[in-house]
Amino acid sequence: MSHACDHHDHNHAPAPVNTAARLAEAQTLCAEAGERMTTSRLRTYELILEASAPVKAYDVIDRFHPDGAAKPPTVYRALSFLEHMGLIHRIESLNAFVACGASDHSTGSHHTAGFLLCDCCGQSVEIALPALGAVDSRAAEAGFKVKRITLEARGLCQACRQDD
Amino acid sequence: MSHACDHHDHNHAPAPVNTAARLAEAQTLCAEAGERMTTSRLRTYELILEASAPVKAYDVIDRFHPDGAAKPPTVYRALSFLEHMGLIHRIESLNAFVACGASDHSTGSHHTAGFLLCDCCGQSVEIALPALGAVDSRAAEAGFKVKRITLEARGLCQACRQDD
DNA sequence: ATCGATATGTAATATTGTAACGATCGTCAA
DNA sequence: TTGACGATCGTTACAATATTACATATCGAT
Ligand SMILES: [Zn+2]
Ligand SMILES: [Zn+2]
Ligand SMILES: [Zn+2]
Ligand SMILES: [Zn+2]
Repeated sequence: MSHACDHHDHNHAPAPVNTAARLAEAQTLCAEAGERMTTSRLRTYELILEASAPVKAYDVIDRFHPDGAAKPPTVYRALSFLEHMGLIHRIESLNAFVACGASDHSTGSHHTAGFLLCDCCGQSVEIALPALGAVDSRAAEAGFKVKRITLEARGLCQACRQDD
Repeated sequence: MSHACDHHDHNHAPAPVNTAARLAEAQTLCAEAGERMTTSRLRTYELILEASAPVKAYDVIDRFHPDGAAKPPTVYRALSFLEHMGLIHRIESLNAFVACGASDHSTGSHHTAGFLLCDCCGQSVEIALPALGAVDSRAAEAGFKVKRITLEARGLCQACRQDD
């Protein structure tokens, strides 16, 4: 995963997540939902949590085992599961995945969220999506039933603006 | 390009565009911008205009010549050009491309737009994106400089809701 | 005519994602 | 316990999407 510039460092990482705690929460969440948090799924989630930016599926595949890669279906299945559980989000404009940053997954289902994606350092920030009036009203006008919304804002994060 | 259902027909096509007129407009636009509307670019744009829904790059590649396909770089280059000119948009969640539906391309540069994308018939509707207050304010808060926004609402169009 | 910038042709390869099918695991009821 | 069933997994192969690299051609301006 390389990014747009190499003229400044990208050490402005976000506060690291407490991976162990998040993994435990995920296990609880699945148990409550009657779903099975298997080792493949947990390992996939772990690799996404550890990353400081959205992760490509093949990065997960490559890092899955200490020695040697996983098979693609193993990881793609886990990614689908985690996305359905609302634990991760797919970033369409990057073909990548990021852990959900919402504090509470107790709804059990995937919420829609927006993302600020830095083109320079690659970091992503999840933002809540309150009602998007403009979209809702335009959809209503067209008789269109919205099921889910992808909103991705590409640009430069504060750190990358400053030292550019 | 197949879609989600086969239990009702998908004959509710949008009003067809006047392809010839749009091609001519595009030529004018490029001339004014000092860009070259070459035959590859024009052919690519034509194929996208003719489609009634977002088109995959490889559909363009396959249909490019009356006999035999184009080479991928030919088409991907043309797609990049057309996107930069604001004549087409890439739909990230579909890996596909659609002609810009804005009436006026005279700004010369690509505007941001939103899309209503029917999961059933595959049709897309481009919607204007007025300021997205929620996103702008959250970006400002984070010191994030937004350069462009992808907004794609997936769901069911009116026709597909009715006969489902 | 020549030059530099832009655009194209071509082959190869990289990246991303699925289909298919049998084996295994977990759960529950007979 | 045992068998049945659905969910999950392992494995192979392949499909779909996209880019790199480099040679060639074209355009427009000296
Ligand atoms: Zn989230
Ligand atoms: Zn950044
Ligand atoms: Zn548009
Ligand atoms: Zn529809």
